Amino acid sequence: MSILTDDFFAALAHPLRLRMLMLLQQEGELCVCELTHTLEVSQPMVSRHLAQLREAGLVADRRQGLWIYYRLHPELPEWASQVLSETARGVGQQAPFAEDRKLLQHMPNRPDGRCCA
Amino acid sequence: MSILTDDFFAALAHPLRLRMLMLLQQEGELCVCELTHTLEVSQPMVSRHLAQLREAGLVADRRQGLWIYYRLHPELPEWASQVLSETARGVGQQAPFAEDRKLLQHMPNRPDGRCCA
DNA sequence: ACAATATATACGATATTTCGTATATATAGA
DNA sequence: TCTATATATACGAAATATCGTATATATTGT
Repeated sequence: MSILTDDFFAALAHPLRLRMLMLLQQEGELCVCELTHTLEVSQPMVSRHLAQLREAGLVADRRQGLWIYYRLHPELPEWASQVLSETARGVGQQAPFAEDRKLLQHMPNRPDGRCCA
Repeated sequence: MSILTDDFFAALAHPLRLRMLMLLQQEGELCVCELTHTLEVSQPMVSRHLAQLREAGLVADRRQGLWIYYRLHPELPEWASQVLSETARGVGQQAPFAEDRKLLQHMPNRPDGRCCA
């Protein structure tokens, strides 16, 4: 799949989008409500930034009932996947990324049968 | 060395800065006049973007006579180095990065004893 | 001290990005 | 068909980034 280098890095340049990408990299598919809960910002804000990631080709989405699930685009060029996984490896244990994962895992009433502890 | 993740990716988000970083990654140390020649933009534009890279901690500089040489910061965290080298590996043969290296290598009167073919 | 060269910074003007809020769309269930 | 829920988009305001140009600084050689 084709992806523009400039668009790729422009997409990573916003703190919230980077947090989203790290979550998707580490947790796999997530729906908008899970991201909204985890990132603690408004739903339109999450949707708008997801739209930017989608337009840049970084994520793919799929509807299931009322929910729309986002994931890293399965046909990302290998270098781009590597950049994301290297970044997750390097900063995943730091703030705010580690806290984000914790918040997600404690989210009550997650859809798709996922449940908090 | 400490580097802020957000600042790191903000620095990569401008096409000209990404080209500079790819050149430094692949060619090592370069002075401002080499970058100005290679990127075909004004000298103040090169200096301003280099200043941003310096302030974000991505590059280090050293003066030698009239020239100031820039290089990737030697104490970049490993994940950040990996991101840059992965990117160079992935897109280095594409436009505009490959063309940039060609232009640099054909620059006449390069300082520091470096010479074009 | 002066001139020449290389580089850095300052200042407005312009362009781009981001955001809050309101509203639109899509789906499922009664 | 009506309602509720989840998500997406539109619009204008505010914040931020970028750029062209002028100018400042630092170094070297005369």
